[in-house]
Amino acid sequence: MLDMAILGILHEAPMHGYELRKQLALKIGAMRAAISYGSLYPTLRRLQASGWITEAGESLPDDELVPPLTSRRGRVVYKITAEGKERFEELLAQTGPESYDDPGFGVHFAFFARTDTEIRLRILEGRRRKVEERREGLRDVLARAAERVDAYTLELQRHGLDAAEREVRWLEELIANERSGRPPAQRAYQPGDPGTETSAAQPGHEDDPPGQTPRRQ
Amino acid sequence: MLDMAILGILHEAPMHGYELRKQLALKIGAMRAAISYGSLYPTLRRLQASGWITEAGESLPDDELVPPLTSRRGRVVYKITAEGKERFEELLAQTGPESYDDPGFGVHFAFFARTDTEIRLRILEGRRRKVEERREGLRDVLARAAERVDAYTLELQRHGLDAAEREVRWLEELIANERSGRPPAQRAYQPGDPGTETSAAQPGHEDDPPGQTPRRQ
DNA sequence: CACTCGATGTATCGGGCCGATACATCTGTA
DNA sequence: TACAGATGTATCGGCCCGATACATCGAGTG
Repeated sequence: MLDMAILGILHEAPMHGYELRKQLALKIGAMRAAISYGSLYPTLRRLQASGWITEAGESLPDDELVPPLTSRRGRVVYKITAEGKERFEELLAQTGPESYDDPGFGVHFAFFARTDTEIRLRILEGRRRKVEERREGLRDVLARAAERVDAYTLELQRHGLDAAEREVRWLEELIANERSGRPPAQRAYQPGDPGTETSAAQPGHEDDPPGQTPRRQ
Repeated sequence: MLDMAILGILHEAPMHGYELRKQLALKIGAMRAAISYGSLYPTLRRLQASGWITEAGESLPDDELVPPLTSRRGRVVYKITAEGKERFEELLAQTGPESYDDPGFGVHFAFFARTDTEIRLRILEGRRRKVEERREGLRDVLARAAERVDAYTLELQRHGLDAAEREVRWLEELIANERSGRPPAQRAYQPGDPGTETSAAQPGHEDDPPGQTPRRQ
């Protein structure tokens, strides 16, 4: 799942690990907690070994022509490869059960702007089905369990049920929107990204957050 | 975290793995998905090695006096030990950051009926603080990011923000209830468990779900 | 000017937990 | 009788996390 998220972020611009993690937090931080370095760096290594990303060796500040005086190790900038882009497309189109659970759905949803409408619908419906099942389970338990469990456990289940019902309604709305042709939400819509084309690879566009220092090349 | 959940369940009655998993799902299934056997059995092993639980070797059906004809391996019933009960009390009283994140909070909350009011309040407030931080983060991003991210990412963040706000309100309510002396929710309250005593070790009481076959002893 | 502090930055290690898988038993039911 | 589905125990590879270590850099502060 991390693979998809990282490839998706690097698809928009080359980046080093630290910055990558921050962008990741912005993108999928609404669903799952920020990913840890203990996951990030091994995953980068794996992606590199698979040939999906490469090190784009950062050009050190110009005055550093005398290379490693104090074992200088600068930032490592990663860059997606052509195979990586293919792999990302493949992951985007994937609609298994792992696309419906919490972390998987969050990542998929975060990249919905690059996903085909058809796939979007399939994922939204799969997620809905999953949350509905959870909701039904909680309803059963609550209906049957009032005399068996303590009030706190009951309250926890009630809260869980509420969250599930709410998410189903949210998904219904999204699905309806999707079917009616106007993909995202109507409130606060933003022009400038007119559509669903999946291969927009202009490198280094305006997405650079302020305070960063992207190098030339 | 699993340790606490398992000890808590076994505190109420001895049980074998399969059944344990089902009870676990009932107890904490509202927060986290059902725990897998790939976690359960190794954890049971670990708990046993630590001396917190023991195998209570199931008394096979009476007619089975000829033991292992076909390499018969019956169900393994686990039972909490005195040290295990101590350990459980210790875990109940623990209020670190790990009690505030999603899985940890869920487990703690599920056993609030066995937790001191003081600890309950500390955990609820810690959780609130954590969710508030998350909420603030999402608000900042949403306020600043409308021009930077696509509509889907925006929608995901809006949904996350909504969930966070809702949980904070829920926690406020619980905290207010807690402070005002009447611990759990007022709706659907159930007598029969009158209070907050932390050492109620009557083994095998009425908590046995129907359809199960608890053995004598 | 020296010092410190917090942000930036890369990386490893042990361990918890999961999904997939395997295999055996028991209980209906066609 | 045979088959399906629930019950039941168990392992294995692998993802991911928290803790930890270490190094650099800019901004204050005394």
